[in-house]
Amino acid sequence: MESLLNQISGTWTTYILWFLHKHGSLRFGELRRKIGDISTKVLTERLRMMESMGIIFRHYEPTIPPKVTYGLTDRGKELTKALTPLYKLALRWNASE
Amino acid sequence: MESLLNQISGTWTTYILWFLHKHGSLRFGELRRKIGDISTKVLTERLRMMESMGIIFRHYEPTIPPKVTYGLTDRGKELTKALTPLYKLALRWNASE
DNA sequence: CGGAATCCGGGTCGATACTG
DNA sequence: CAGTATCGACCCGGATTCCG
Repeated sequence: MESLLNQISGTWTTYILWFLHKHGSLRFGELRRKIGDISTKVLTERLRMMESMGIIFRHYEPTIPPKVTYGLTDRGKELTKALTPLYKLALRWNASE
Repeated sequence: MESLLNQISGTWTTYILWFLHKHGSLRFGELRRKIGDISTKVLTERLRMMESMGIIFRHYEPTIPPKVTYGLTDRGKELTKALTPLYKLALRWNASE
């Protein structure tokens, strides 16, 4: 059980999942802009990691400019569902500070 | 919302909370043994961090030998409650591998 | 132009040894 | 028993560069 917990522990992981959950599939650039202060490198890393965990998918179209879309897999949806109470709590706590 | 998520993102944080949730208050050594592979330094760090977040309390008795007990505050109980679905999911996924 | 790879500095993690 | 001290190794994250 350690593993899942540690894996989603990455700084941005839950945050990224949150946006994919909220907005559905997104292109790389959209995701980047929504999140705000994240470098392309870090975002790529996290996305690849989550892809290898099987919680998000990556759809690549080799057009020019290229178009890469990310979204939640079924497994990922399960996960974000389990994370929902946590998101809500986070919102509540941060609001009252 | 970033903050809470990022803070509990620390490698062991959720894991420690899990044990405190499951067993109630625990002494430092007990916690350490239950978790297994964690150094005293890191455990101390995490505990102090969570204490400063107000999600766990630290009860110190200056006997010889000293006795230090950690447990969840109300805020901490709220948090572990929100984490429960995640714990369950983690157990399920790891079991089926 | 969108997206990814490289390189590099700072900070965290963690093993070991030691103290009150 | 419950921590601190110390000190590497490693990882994370940012800037820059590259590719289609």
